[in-house]
Amino acid sequence: MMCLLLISLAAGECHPIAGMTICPARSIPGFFEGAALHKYPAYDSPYMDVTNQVVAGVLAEIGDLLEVHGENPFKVRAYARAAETVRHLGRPVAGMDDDDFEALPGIGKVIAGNIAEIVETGTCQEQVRLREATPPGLPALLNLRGVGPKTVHRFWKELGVTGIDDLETAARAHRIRGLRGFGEKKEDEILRAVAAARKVSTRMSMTEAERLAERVLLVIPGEAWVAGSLRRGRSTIGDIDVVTLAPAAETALALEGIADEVIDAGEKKISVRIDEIRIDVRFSTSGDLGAMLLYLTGSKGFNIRLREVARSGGMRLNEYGLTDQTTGELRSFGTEDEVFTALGMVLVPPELREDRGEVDLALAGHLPRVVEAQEIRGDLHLHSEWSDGSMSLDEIALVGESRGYEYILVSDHSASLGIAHGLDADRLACQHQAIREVNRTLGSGCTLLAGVEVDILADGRLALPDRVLQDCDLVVASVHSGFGQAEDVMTRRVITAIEKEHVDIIGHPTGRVISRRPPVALDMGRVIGAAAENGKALEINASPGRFDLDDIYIKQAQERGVKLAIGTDAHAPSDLDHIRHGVTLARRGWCGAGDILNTMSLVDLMEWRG
DNA sequence: GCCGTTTTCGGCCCGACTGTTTTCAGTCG
Repeated sequence: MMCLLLISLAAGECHPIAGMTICPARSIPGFFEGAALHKYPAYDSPYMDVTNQVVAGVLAEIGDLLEVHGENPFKVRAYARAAETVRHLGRPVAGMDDDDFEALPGIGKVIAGNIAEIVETGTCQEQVRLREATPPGLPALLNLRGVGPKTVHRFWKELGVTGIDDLETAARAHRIRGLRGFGEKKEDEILRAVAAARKVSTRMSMTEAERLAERVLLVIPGEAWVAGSLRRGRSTIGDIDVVTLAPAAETALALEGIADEVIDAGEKKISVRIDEIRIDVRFSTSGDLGAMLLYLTGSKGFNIRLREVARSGGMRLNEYGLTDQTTGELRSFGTEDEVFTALGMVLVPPELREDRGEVDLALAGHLPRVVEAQEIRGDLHLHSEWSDGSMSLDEIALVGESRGYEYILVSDHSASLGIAHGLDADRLACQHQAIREVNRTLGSGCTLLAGVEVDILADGRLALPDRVLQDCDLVVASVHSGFGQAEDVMTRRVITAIEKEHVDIIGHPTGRVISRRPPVALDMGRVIGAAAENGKALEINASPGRFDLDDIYIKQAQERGVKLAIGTDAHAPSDLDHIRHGVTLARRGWCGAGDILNTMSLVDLMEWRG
């Protein structure tokens, strides 16, 4: 199979999708797990904890409602920013003093008051007032492509449109083109946007996005780099951004050949749609590449922060470079590193560019060093042919050696999970004997660790007895059944497992399977707290179908000193490649090498187990 | 609504592109 090596030479760093393989792309409707969920988490039970997610949801909704009322865009942005701040906060707002809210960036007296109210009651007067003043279907119109707040406001006030059905009716009756500034094309565009919105979400997994990106890179007649959320390593991707040095006209021609639709095409960029996914390609030159990559990679919030930094230094930052506001002189940069240096910052790795405090730390030169792929010494979750995997023990040891690993944890399922041919105590003992034999005779540089992925039963007990678990090199414990338990029951169940003496790692903690199964109801704050108290690790499951934990929780765990164990959950040799996704997730969670169990030497790892 | 070494009011990131326009508003990333 042919491989593309995407090296971000300009940034002097390896691209997160380096080494990805070429596969035929396919349409992936409805991938995003949130597609079926409400946009704003509802506070609908007096027994439910008011989580940061709920508070963030209320603030975000207020922002959207203000927007359709035509409010000051900066006020709208203030609510949106505050929502993001709360969403990514490392500690629960419910446990904070009201004064603490105001100390948070972008949160002043008014929003602090709102947060206090939401923590107390689940809502706030501002949300109630706005909801009463707004047709409930109106904010959803903001999600239609090509439709922004001004347009929604005009549809509502001038056409009486209160929701997506109304809008479609109005468009079909040609009432849209009657509005000043609207014409036939705009009306057609609205109908297409309505049709697109009615389909399931078109966010896709990181791996699907990589395949689509490869298709695009293959046809571009010149050097090209992936930027945007794919380069930042987000678990789900909404669109694909590419920067290229190839000639604009030839690139446009090549893209039109594989695109379903050309959204717009100009001298500086071309946007197309393939399999419902938007692809934006920006044309650049080698001398400008640094600022262009930086601009197209950053999240919106990160870019805004960076431009604020530039302004405070008397400069203006755009995708072409830095302009001195006094002299008007434009400085260009070939690499991202040079732009950061000119702004007085250290380079911020792409995975961190989310406006979560990294800009201030980079300005102070105190940005934490995040883990690198080459620091990983082994894989801590893998299945052999002894349960539901395809690999023999010999094969695992050889694959591990070929990857330069020092160790691999063989963690087959325990017997309670019948469908996975789980091992009972006797068969596990046989397997562990076979593992020791392989280690002794094969001569592989990669040591196999004799472990197990033991089921956490409905009441928190484990599916294998202590005497069996204590003989294991490492024990992963995971929930594989009873996913529908109430939050408190599930939380107690997982914490009970964490407190078991011989459990070392909690596997795929939230149990989500992207697009197929939502995360279990789990109070992750309590789980992280229990892991910290008991010195246990939480898994970063690197399987693309799981990506569990989410980066928010990885960062929370890291902040509380909990070790993270990256496991591919591999069932076949090629699955071991997924370790790079685990590293990306760890980096997005601000983990350094010291936070990751798999960076330890074998000796240190066994010492950690105790 | 937030913020401040330009500090209690005035500014808030910046540019590409489209459609409907005769010079720009709106949307998007």
